[in-house]
Amino acid sequence: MPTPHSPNQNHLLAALPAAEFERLLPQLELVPMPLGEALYESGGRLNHVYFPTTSIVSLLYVMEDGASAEIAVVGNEGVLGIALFMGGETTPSRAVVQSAGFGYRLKASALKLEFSRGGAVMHLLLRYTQALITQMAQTAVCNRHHSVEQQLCRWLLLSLDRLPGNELSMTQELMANMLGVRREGVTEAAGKLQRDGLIRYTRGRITVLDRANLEKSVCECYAVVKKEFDRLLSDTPRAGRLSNGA
Amino acid sequence: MPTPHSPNQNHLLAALPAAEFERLLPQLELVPMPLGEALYESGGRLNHVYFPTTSIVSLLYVMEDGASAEIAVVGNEGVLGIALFMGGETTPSRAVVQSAGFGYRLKASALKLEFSRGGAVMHLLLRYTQALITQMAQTAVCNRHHSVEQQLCRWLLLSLDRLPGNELSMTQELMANMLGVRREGVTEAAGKLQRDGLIRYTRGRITVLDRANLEKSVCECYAVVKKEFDRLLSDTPRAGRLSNGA
DNA sequence: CCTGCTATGTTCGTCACCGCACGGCTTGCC
DNA sequence: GGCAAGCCGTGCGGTGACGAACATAGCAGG
Repeated sequence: MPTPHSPNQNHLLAALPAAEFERLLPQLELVPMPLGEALYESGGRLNHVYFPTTSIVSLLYVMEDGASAEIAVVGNEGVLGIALFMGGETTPSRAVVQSAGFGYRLKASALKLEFSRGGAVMHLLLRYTQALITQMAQTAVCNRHHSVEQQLCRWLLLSLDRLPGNELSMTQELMANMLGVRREGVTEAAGKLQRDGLIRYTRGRITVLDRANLEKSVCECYAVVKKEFDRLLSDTPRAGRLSNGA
Repeated sequence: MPTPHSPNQNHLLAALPAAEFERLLPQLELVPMPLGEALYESGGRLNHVYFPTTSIVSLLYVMEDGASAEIAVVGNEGVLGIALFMGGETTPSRAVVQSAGFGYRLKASALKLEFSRGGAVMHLLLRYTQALITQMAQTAVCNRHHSVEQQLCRWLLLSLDRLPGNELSMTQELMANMLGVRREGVTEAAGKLQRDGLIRYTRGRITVLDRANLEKSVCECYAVVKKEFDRLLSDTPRAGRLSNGA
């Protein structure tokens, strides 16, 4: 079946009141988001904000020596380019497509105009930003205290929540870059999860077989973030919360 | 000399245009902020926002097993309680006074009213929030990739930037809690810095002797955060940037 | 079928940090 | 002066992750 694209696939857009949604609709532009594309570079100009629908994007920071670490992940629950309405215009991190798909984009000027009206769009974007802050904070905590295996579980679940189905297309090498660990570390952790029957994977495709037990293996960080997203973004006019949840 | 307290000691307040400042001034309440006081608990209600002047406050997350990690540090350059104007009302982290001093507080309702006017206060608070986001993101990266010694340097410099003088009152035990590492790890790192003549310390008092070389020992994370704070908060009407800078 | 490439699996030595235990030192208090 | 408490130094063994090197396995194209 060919998925019919719709801005409503993005939960933020879907949560807008009808009036605001109608106003933005003609300005939304459907764009493909291929694997590896960099929507923003560190310190670079932001010309659009992006509302992913079927793709996932990682915010990651690349250090001087080339090592990297993921700061947060954004999918159909959110938006990329918060620096535009926060007033900073840019950020020191990159935004890289981690799972290919589509999204809608909006010109920076159009977003700023709508944000400045101070209505539902502004409040929704600010609440989303707070949820994103929680995700970043929890990433910091998780990086400090938890094992590679726990972090891999967290990452898998966060990604899965933002995609349809129970499969994702991703090599261990890329996952290692996201998590900021060695590729071998991912191999070992993923191997263990596979032996325990929680996931199955082959050359760049990962299938989650037993989500319930995956949620038992993950550290508390996942639940904290998920709960906060639900809390901040559930009571919204036209639509619902994060899907695929437990 | 008895320091005369003034709201202008807080850079955010100092950066407000005269009209907004005058409007808030009568509602600002000077409060002492003793060491260890929790301004907010995780998930708790926020009745005020706090503008530190001579104190430093840590945002930290405490895990189920009691382990903790600092997410960000807020001093006279910022404000505590961003969840109020972001719309979430609360956050999953705690705010604990890390260095005793004073600050001004403002009733939640007063802040929200002023924020909703959409003027300079709103824009300033949003830009500050973006700077805070950068600090959190960089903390995540630093936790992933850098040594205890580097992180200690970062922490010392961040704290020093937010205090007058070159001294801070802090035991190694507390620093370990902030950084989310063992106390012994701090002992070792601090011992090395002392042997190298960068700092001197005795039972809960740390003096920075050679700031220039301390900045050479720190990882890139410090500079990234500092630069971003300066960029986002320097072009302000009535006053300046982070002090004590390099 | 062979070749080359990419993804995954495995091993080995090293190191930073952990958890624990204990010992010494300063400071303040009785 | 003597004592207790808090702060700091140090020395174990254990371990999780690192860095590097190398071995296999699926896949694509000629």
